[in-house]
Amino acid sequence: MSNREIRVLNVAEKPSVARALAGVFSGMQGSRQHGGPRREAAQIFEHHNVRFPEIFRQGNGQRSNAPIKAHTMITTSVRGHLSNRDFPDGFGWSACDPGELFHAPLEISYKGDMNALQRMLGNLARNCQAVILWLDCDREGEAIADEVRTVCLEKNQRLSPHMFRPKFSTVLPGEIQRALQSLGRVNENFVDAVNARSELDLRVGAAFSRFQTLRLQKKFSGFSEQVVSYGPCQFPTLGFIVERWARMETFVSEKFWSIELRITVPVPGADNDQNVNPQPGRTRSIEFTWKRGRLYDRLMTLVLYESCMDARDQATVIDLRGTQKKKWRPVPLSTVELQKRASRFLRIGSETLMAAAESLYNNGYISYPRTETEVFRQEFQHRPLIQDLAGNGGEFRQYASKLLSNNGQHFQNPRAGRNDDKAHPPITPCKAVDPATIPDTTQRSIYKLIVQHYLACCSKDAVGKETQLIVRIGTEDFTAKGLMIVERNWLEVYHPHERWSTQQGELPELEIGSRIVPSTLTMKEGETTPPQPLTEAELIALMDRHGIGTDATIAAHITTIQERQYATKDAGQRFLPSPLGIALVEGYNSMGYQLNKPDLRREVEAECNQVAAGTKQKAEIMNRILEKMRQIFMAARAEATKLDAAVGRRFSRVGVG
DNA sequence: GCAAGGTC
Repeated sequence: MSNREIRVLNVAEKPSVARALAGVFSGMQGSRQHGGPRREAAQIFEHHNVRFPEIFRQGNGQRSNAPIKAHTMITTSVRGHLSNRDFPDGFGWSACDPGELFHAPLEISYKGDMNALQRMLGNLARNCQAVILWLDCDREGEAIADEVRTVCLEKNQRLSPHMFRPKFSTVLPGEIQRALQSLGRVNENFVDAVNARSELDLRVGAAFSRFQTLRLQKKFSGFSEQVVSYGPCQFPTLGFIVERWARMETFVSEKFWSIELRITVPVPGADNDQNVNPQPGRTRSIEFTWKRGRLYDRLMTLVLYESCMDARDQATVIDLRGTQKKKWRPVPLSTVELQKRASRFLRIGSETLMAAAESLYNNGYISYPRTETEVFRQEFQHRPLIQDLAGNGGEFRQYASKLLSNNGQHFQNPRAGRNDDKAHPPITPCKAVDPATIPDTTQRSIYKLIVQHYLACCSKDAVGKETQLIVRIGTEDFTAKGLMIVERNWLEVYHPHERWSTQQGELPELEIGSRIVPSTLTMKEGETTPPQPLTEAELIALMDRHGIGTDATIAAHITTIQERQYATKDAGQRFLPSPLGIALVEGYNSMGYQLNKPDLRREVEAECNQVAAGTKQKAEIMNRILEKMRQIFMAARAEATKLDAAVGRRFSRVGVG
């Protein structure tokens, strides 16, 4: 064997990474590509004479001192998870009691396309002596690595000691070569953690889904075609919507009173932040906020108001302050943030967004759209990308050029956000095109948003001058704030989505101690307004904050609860629960189980984290959580009439009409 | 006919 090259199978998580890896292997000194890529269930690349420390002497994750050796690299990819867990025959809907699903056996299957991939990998594995598992370096990637390993070992057991796991977070030559010199092993704890979550979700989800569905079918009409699913993510997602709705329902409007003060001042030479344009003789009105805000006591407000009226001739400026304010540029774009912004700015729902982003990604317009990362790695080359935008970016050419002009004095390295999945970079444009040439309007507006966001990240903070004026009338203080934008910077490119409100412009330079004459001093009555239904952006933020779903699945959960007819979205991207959604949440709540709360999910995640960290065993947490959920399940079934009651308030029972 | 997690 020592004279022949070692054949190594390289498997990535997705085709784009396999392609990029092959590109790196191509570029390594002395390497020769064997023909073009061939196409089986996935693209397969082959390179000979790829030199790095001998693979058989690696595997401890330390930098290797093994001698350099030539390897033949066979490079391909899966497409996400390969296999799926399910209950075997004999545990179908009508074949068993749903309660059995907490302990029923499970089997692994390779469905559809995955079957072809499984066979392809097995065949490749037969002719290789080592496997490098280039799956994303996140927890789910570790589990997929385990699936790939299993499939390869089925066809070639001798590979067992030669399964390697590199550490990498971008497919850049330096990083890949470094990874090839310090190959590690699959982290079994991560695999256990993912499998624990997966198994729990399946058992609990299937048991409750079957219970609910069968119960409603039996007791109510109109459910024969419908699956009434339960899931540890979809239910809390629904819960957030129901919770907001309940606050709207129980809302009682209250009256409040406040004192409004306005003064009239001459318009200064410069009008707001726009242009210098003297307008002699014109005046404008400045609005003050009462320091007490609003009071819910009319008489009390009246007393204070009358004291103001008595002292209105002595209204005095007691403070005038100017402070420099900045409006921070955004942090690099993650999926969740893109979803929120697309909903807020473009009225594009998360599911539509992800489909369009996927297309943009596949056509090379943007980087990988499923990422938690909000920080650029140091190696990221901003200049070439901005140059590309300056040359070819259509309406963004001018701004991109500005960032590069004057020795780059307008450019600033992006801030770092809080999150980093260590597997993918933030979302950026990959190539610059004139957005007008993208035919699909949804894709076009998303591409524009991504370009705007990217350029904003590379810009300086906006700078403004805030002035605060405090006027005292008798015992009462009133505050006015004004803002003048001094430098727009990133706001220039993020127009019209991001702005900095300068309603009052800059305030006049009134002297402290001077008297002013109120133009308006009135007592106003107002009424508190009910909360609005939850917007999609708010829902995404809640899910993200409570750990419901992931960047890649949040949109799917939101779609699921609509498909299951638990909630609907209106034209304003706001969600209302359906009668069924409300009834389900109410039903479980009336039993004392807050299944709509994110707490259960949080607990499962926390336990899985412990497994991943190696501080708990998979079996230990599985037993505990399954037993707990089984208890809730048994109790819910025993009290199913409470669920019936909640549903019965909104649907008609079988035989009743 | 059930989940959630990858990816297309």
